[in-house]
Amino acid sequence: MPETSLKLFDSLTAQLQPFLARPTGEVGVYCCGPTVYDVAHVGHARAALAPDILVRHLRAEGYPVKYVRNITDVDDKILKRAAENQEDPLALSARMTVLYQQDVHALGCAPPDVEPKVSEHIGDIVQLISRLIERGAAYVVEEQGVRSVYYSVRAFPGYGKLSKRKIEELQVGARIEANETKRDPLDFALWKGCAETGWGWPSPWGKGRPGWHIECSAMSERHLGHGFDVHTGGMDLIFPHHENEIAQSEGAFPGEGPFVRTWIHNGFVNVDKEKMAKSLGNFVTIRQVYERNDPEALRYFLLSVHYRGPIAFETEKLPDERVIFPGIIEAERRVDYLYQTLARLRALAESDKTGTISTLPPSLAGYATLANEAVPRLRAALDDDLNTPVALSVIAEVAKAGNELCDLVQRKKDTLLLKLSPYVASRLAKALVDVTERLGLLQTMPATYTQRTQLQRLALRGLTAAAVDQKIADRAAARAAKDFARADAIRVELTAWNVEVFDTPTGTSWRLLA
RNA sequence: GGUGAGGUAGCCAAGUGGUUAGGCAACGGUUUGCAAAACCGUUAUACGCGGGUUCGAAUCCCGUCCUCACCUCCA
Repeated sequence: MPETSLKLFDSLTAQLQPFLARPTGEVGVYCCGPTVYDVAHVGHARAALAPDILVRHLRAEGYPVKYVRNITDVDDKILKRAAENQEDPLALSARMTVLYQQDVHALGCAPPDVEPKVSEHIGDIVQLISRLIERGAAYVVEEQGVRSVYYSVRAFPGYGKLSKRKIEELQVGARIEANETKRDPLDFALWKGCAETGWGWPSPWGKGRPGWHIECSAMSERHLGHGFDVHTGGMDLIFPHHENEIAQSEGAFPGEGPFVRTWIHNGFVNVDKEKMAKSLGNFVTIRQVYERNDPEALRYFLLSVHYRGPIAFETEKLPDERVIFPGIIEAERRVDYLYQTLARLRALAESDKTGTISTLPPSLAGYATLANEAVPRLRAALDDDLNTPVALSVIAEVAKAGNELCDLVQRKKDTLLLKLSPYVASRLAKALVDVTERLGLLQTMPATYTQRTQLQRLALRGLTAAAVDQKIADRAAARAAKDFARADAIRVELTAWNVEVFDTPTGTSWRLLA
């Protein structure tokens, strides 16, 4: 295993802990994936992104990683929604699973190595529940011929250690649903028995389906084993979901150490200072963002705040009733900027025929130093509990230096500078790529990105490239005739379309802004 | 009530004892027919409030106010 100075904030100990991989030759990361009863919103995007950054960083540092992100495709909410739709529950969840996969893949999140589904792990779940019953940690309750299984919370001494809750305090809020038969209000369902006509799978206790929580214990055990390295999820999962996972897994394997070595929880996406949530109705789906903005802009936006802090997602209604996302637009312009910078640097670097240069004049040495230090600085930022805002600041500095170099070359006709700058540009371009790659940014060719965003922006405004080109041609004619008043009037029209006009010695180009 | 997170310049956001983080906006400049983009400069000796520790505090300690979240499904 490689050396690392990575430190992660562990929710269990509530402290920054040095990352120490378990000695199995493979780092196990488990991300609590979505319950697929509806399309995913921006909060889900954030929850998928945090482990993606961790996994990318670990891999870049040389660790073999097994990344598991589950799909909860069996759940009461799925059952309810499917009934409303008059749809088969697994058909609904399969549909939503595909949408989720598309959404997070477009976000630039590496696909998990294993994406286990509850419906395909019923056997593991039944086995784990049986084990808990054998150990006296769970019990079967029968009512009207239907048998369910509950976890006996008081039998697990460590209950509450993750969420810092005491059993006595929990009891106040706990309650028993009308149809529940558990012995203690704190107990939770491992297996929900149902009638033969209901939605379920056979089990030693009769037909039924798993309760929420048990699937993650069973599937992580199956794919990563007990005591794996990192478990991630949103902060709202700390209680009761993750607390219950600990109770289940450690209750089933006593004496085998902690269920998980490090717990990582990401903060919420807020709308008007409130958590974005289905129940509040204030959510914006990932695909709603993609309708207006590039997926990479959403990624950049989410990375601009440390994963544990809250991030404010703004929406703004324009006079024409269109809804825009100002924060995402700002992020998209930054992504534009990075791609443009990369394209500029590569254009300059193309004429590099010098090979490696050991001695650079002072005017250029600083750029080489910055290029050399970029990756170490980025690694240090990510080592510090995945500090992506600092990582983005390193990227910003590299990009700024790259543009500065390109500007310098455009203006000065210094022979030495012209001769050596392509080499320096290639160094900066490489640094920019290396550094953005670690965050999963700039993963396409600049030209591809530009084409994709320009097409989207044209479509959003109901414009065509031909219409813009016509205006540009009219303006070029006016300029050639030195009719600057007319040329400027046309430019005002173009600006109203959000088109940015760029006159160069070789002609006029344009782009549509985000 | 319990538990946790957070309050940093016009806005966003890093920073946990001592050198300008970074970004956005605005304004000034380089450039340009004029612009835009890019770059430079200014806005910025900012850290919720009140005490304390220290040569020195956004950072540590005590108190206090405010916001949000979890305690019921939630990423």
